[in-house]
Amino acid sequence: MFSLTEENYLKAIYHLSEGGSKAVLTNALAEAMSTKAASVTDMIKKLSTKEVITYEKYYGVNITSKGKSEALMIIRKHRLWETFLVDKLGFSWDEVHEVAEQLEHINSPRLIEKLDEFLGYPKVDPHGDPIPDNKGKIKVQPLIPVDQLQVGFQGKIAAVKDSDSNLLKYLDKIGARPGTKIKILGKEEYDESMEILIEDHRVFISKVVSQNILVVG
Amino acid sequence: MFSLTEENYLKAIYHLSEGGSKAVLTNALAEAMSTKAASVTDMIKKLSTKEVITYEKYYGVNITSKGKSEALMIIRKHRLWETFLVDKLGFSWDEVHEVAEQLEHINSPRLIEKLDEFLGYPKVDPHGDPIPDNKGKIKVQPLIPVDQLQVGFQGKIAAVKDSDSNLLKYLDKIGARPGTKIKILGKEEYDESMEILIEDHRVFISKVVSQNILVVG
DNA sequence: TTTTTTTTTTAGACTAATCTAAAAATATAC
DNA sequence: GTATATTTTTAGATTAGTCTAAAAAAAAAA
Repeated sequence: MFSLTEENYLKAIYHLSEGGSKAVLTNALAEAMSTKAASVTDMIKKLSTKEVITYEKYYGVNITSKGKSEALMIIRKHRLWETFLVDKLGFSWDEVHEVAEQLEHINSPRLIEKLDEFLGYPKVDPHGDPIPDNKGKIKVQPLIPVDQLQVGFQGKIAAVKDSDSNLLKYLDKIGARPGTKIKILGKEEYDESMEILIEDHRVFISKVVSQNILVVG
Repeated sequence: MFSLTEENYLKAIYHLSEGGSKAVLTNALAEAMSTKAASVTDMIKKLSTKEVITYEKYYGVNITSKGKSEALMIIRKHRLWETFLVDKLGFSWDEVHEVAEQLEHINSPRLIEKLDEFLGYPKVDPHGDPIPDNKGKIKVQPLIPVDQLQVGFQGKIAAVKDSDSNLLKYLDKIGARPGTKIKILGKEEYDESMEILIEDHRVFISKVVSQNILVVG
């Protein structure tokens, strides 16, 4: 149905149109795909004939509902495989992304259903990101980054941003995993660093780090 | 290192050169790859510059030791994934081939080591085929097809040929799985069908079926 | 041994995905 | 509101893998 490349474009378009209600621009997509604008133009023409996006020249692309459910199925596969790698094979969460990027393109609906069952129908992946169900339904919780919390806040870590492997290594070291308790002890005006309690462990984190830890809003 | 297509050619060349010590001919490879001889000629030129095969015009190809270990790694992955699908996800053995054909191309040495460990370092896959170890070593047992056995023979099924999904379904139905006991009760001269005992169950099998069940020689 | 058949290779063309360079459209600045 | 800068698209080329049709080599038959 869709080539590996088409699937990757679709996923990128989906992620870029998350949140923002605007059309995705050619250059933004080129950046996300580490390719050139000319290549993007070619591909979005192809994808729009397949009706997963709508495309107006010079104005960017919008994902259709067909495209959205296609993208969500790829994301479902990605997150189920990440869960498998961590929960069953003992990978650490900073190692799983690249492998899941490959595994998400395996085409077998039966495999994914069986895998989901084997994992006990997990709701979130190891980074706290929600796993779409087999109908493509995803539970979007409004999440707040820790840097926006008030001193005194108490709650649980819901998710962490999984963009950077080194960040994940660090978060793992200080114990900042989804599900662990967190309390804001103090905030330094000067550099916006924070003192927080993770489970029962006091740590100081910089602003960048605090922006990448998320709690339920 | 190797493209998906290159890996599939390499695997086919490996299998075609198993047993026979002769060079693999262009047409045989074209047949195995469901492609045309002209395409094969192009690809074997490419593979020989990569030094996984040697190629002499009009005389066919021979796999090099580099090519052999490359092929064995793909086979290792294929058979470990098949074992995973059957043992962990509850697939039946006639359903796993196509999915494993995809999974065998996932490139992550760490994943395969972890998977091997998770499965308890299995020696054979669900069809009884040996799984190469992480050094590419494979235990080749001389196997004899049941149609060549004498009446009165007793032993265990070591493997079954996994080429055809319908055959596998049938073998599963009569209980002919690797590890089960087998005894030859009789042989019909006319059509070479056989009466055999599987575990403690009497069944009649045709010649074709008897050629696809293997015991240790 | 010469002829015929079969197999294999070459030549040239096609598709998917990419690129560079140039042209066209849109956005920004003065 | 015209000029400049930026973004996007088009044009044409490239690589991997495939194809058909024709040429060349090897094998089989007469």
